[in-house]
Amino acid sequence: MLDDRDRKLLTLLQRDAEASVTVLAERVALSVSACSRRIARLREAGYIARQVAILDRRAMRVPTTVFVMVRTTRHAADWLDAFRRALADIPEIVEVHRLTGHYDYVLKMVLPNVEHYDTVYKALVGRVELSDVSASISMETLKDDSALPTGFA
Amino acid sequence: MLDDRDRKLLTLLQRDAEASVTVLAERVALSVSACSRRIARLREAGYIARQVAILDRRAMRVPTTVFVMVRTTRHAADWLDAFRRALADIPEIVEVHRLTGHYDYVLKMVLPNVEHYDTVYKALVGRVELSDVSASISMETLKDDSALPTGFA
DNA sequence: TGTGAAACTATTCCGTT
DNA sequence: AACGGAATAGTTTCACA
Repeated sequence: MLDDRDRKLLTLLQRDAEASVTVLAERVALSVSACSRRIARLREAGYIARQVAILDRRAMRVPTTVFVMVRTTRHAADWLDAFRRALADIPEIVEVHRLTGHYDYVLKMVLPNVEHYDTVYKALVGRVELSDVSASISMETLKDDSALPTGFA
Repeated sequence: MLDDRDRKLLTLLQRDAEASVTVLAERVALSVSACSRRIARLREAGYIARQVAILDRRAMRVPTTVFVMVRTTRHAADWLDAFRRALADIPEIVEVHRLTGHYDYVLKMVLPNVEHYDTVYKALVGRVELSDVSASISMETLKDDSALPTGFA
């Protein structure tokens, strides 16, 4: 489906989507028109979902990351609805997954400081019943890629 | 530092950085040139770090997410160097944080399927000594925002 | 800040391999 | 079926009011 040039283009675009088609064309040894067509095709075929601006965490004054592991006793539909609505309403919660294993969910939070965790915690437990909430503060980010591996497509 | 228009612009750009300045200008009730200048300023001042393409997980054939909690007995500099190098070399590992609490690190992996976890696990433990590795598979993604809250800047 | 012209960038068309 | 070159269309930036 994808050849090496496509994969390389995707790798480049995942790093920097502002690069001009002229520069991208050079990097994959292709003419500007052919490169433009390939990018359009990758978008059309659904490989490229969208293009977004990545903001600076420090500049936005939300340098702190906290991971929260959560268990719940209630698994009924109404509980889940309330949970989903709470997640949608709290912008500090940027990522949530339902997991296998001891805990039911992981939440990733992006906060101005560690103290602010309490605010989000209260907002959350005020809306849904939770048991066994365990927060871990990120002391250091060793890797944070928005780029997916391109080797499998 | 930032006014409502800046924050709205950042919110829009975090969702879709391809929107033309003309469209963005309309959404914040500003002329095209003024809007263009504001965006340039936000970039200049370091609020906007970069612009990237977000690829589709299904299309890229890496639909599976696994979170791995890790403990280690070795905390010396040489171990950490080896760990860092391993993380840099394994593209399936997209995010790693050093944590407070029982576990030392969380790793987020992006994989073609659950079975592939074993490959990455072996690649990792083959390079660094780890104790107490606990993998949790994401059964469902309830939220996955690349957007940061804009309310704190 | 807004308007309009100039500069630049990207896309489409078309002939070719 | 895909490429490269040239024309077209669109977008951003600049000078100036």
